Amino acid sequence: MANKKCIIRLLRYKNALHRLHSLGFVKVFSDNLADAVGVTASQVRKDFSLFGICGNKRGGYQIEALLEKLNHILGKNEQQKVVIVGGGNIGAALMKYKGFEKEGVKIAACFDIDPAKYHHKEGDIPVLPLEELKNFSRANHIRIGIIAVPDIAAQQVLDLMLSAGIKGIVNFAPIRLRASSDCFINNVNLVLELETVIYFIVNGLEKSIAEIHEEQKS
Amino acid sequence: MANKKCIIRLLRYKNALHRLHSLGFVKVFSDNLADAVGVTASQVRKDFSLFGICGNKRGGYQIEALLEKLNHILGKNEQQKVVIVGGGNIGAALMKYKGFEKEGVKIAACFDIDPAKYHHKEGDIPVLPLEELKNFSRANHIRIGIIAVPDIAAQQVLDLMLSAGIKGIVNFAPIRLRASSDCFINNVNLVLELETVIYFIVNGLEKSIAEIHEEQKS
DNA sequence: ATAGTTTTGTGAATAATTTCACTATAAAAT
DNA sequence: ATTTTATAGTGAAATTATTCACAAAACTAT
Repeated sequence: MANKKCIIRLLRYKNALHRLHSLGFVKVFSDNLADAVGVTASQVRKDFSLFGICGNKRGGYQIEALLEKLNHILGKNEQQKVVIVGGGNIGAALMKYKGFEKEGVKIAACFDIDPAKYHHKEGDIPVLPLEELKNFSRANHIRIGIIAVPDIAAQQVLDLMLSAGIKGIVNFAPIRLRASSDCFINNVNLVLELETVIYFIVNGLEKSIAEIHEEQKS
Repeated sequence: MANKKCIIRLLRYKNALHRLHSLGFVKVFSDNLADAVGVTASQVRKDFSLFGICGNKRGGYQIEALLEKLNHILGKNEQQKVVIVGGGNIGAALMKYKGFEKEGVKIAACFDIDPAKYHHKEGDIPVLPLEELKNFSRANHIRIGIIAVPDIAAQQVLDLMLSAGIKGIVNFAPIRLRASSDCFINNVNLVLELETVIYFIVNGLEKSIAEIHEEQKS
């Protein structure tokens, strides 16, 4: 029913609604939203109908009410705490990135095996020894983790995360991870994202598929 | 015919073949490859047949020949030069990331508006004033660019890139970009990738869709 | 040689996703 | 009040993507 693609669209609707709301709009029609996100109006309505979201015939959707519903569906009413494993390039960039906090995602800590990276200063995201991942995650009810280690270490880190009760993973290591227990792994491969573009440019197909939103994609 | 999802799979096959090759394997069967990438064997064969790649009945595929063909299709026989606009968190992390070079992608330069970031040292990726983007791209035949600026600036940067002859874009800004001319835009939204995982965890659906490879994000 | 086995290549079948097209309804206009 | 108009909601149709299943080919063993 609700597959990943559909959820990504809901998240995009949510983001577009945020912008519209902050611009002072009060209501929105399916085709405004469609245009903001780059899909068709019937796609928007289908998605909403799938989740029992309804608006007013001829009146569109009330933005505030719609945002409220989407936030509820998407689990955005409570702040989500996340850990990162790997304090290298990607991990460090994610820690500094402001985009997460804006969306109610709190990066609670980062873990690394390199003592040179350890760091614990008030107001900053702490970088802790990897051995502490399990206790920390248990103590703080962390359910979501980001893997930002080299591919060679990724599988081990995943196993450690799973044993720490983490069930949702964003994996930046360019390797297929094998999971025994039930979990949700979202692989993000930065090089692949670039290589995809290279393919379409080298093969001169930029007209055929003008714009693609990942994932749609993925 | 060849959509983004299919290309992403080809890229994954290529990566898996690299690994197999470096482990000393000479030939591979569709189901080995399928397993390495997390798809079905018939998907592998279908993908190959779409590109006229054929193996030997009963003998599988010769890894070297297959890699050669895939690299050709994927435009990996020539090194691709890429520019980044935005030397902030994400831009800086991408510059330091080793994964691109490994895959024959050369980050030729980064551009920013902040003079404090300018930097030109032998052996390092230079960070140049944004005004130079156009000349640089023209002079170096750059066709691919990465947008790593805040969302508010992204549309302007895109327009500048297009005017500089760049047609393939990886966009990290969390905003829908509008393109007049024909180009290929691949949107990568890091927050969205995390929020997707949050949805599945909060809604306890990790069993239903155990693992998804992004396109399958996107 | 011949028979048996394995694996590719692919048309057909199935499944998933998106779009169409039309009904019902609420708002606006008369 | 009545008519007009615009838009949501939604089954049906179309499209797209994946899997099935089997014939053809090639290797192995006898």
